[in-house]
Amino acid sequence: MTTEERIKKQRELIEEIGRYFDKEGMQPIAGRILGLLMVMDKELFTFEEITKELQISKSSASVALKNLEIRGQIEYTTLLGDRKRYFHLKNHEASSVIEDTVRKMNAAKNMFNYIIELKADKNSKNSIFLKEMIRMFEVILFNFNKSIIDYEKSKKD
Amino acid sequence: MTTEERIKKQRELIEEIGRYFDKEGMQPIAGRILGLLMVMDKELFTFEEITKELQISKSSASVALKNLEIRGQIEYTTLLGDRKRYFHLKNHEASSVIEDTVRKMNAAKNMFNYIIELKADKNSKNSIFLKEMIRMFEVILFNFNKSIIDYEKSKKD
DNA sequence: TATATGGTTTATAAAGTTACGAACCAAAAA
DNA sequence: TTTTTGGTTCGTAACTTTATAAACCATATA
Repeated sequence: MTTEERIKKQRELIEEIGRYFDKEGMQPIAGRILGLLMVMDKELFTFEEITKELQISKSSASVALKNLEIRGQIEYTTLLGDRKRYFHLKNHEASSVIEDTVRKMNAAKNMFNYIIELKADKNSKNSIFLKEMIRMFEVILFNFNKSIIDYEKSKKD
Repeated sequence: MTTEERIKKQRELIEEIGRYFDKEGMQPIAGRILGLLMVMDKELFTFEEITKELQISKSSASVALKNLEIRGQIEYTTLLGDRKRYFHLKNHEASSVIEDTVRKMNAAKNMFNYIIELKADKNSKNSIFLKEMIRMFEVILFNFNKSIIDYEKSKKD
């Protein structure tokens, strides 16, 4: 694969990643920015470079960048004597992915428990189904804790 | 708690569940229908009952029910000599929740691998970060498989 | 002090989504 | 055959989201 082919594929991948995050509930431009910051060889982009590369307005870039920052997906570095911000992907701890999933799963579990609590018949079809789901969640949550430990352990190798 | 209090709380919970699924990308009415089918003591609802309970039009109900069916969240039962459909929560296997997550995670993993494949520098900051994420996914996927096995095992008790 | 740089905020246009009523349709009942 | 039941589809209004241009602002530079 020539360098040109590679770079062409990278640009195509930006669009694909954009659509991917779009489906995950992100706004289209934010998804594409994230794609840009992920796939290109260059990994630091200024505000102006982002607007040029993606052909978007300053305001769209400004709004999307703020959203991505709030979500904790990107951050920026500044250089002494340089007013520009250099945006890049946020290198968050991989284990925070698990922690997020755990939080969500606990929220669902609590909701399901409350539904059962309010049921007249604790052995109705839904009650039994929800209890099953809760039990499944508990198995997953237990193994998630193990996942974090396993991951931290494997990190040291 | 009196029965009236309980039922009042159930109705409040329907709205809360509606907002919950709304945030998960579902349309408001679909979320509320799902809430209705989850929390009430009655667990089988006809089309007409749904429109009455939630005070929505027939067309809204029709569209939302079709979407929920396609997503595999609900299904209906029919009775011999009765044209009505009795909608209820779909009692899918709890382990299918994991299988879905596994599918998603594998898609993300493949995307990350492809990004690295297209990088000029396989040891760039992003490459290293993405490799870390991939490794984390692999640990999670391994433990997910264990979760399914553990769950199936505990089911027999 | 005036001007350029690096953005943010505001107002609005364009597009997309949601929900509704009304018209419609197929099957069953009268 | 006509009417009722149990929905679906269509056209549209209301609302929400997205993206823009233009105005604005703070800091740095001339």
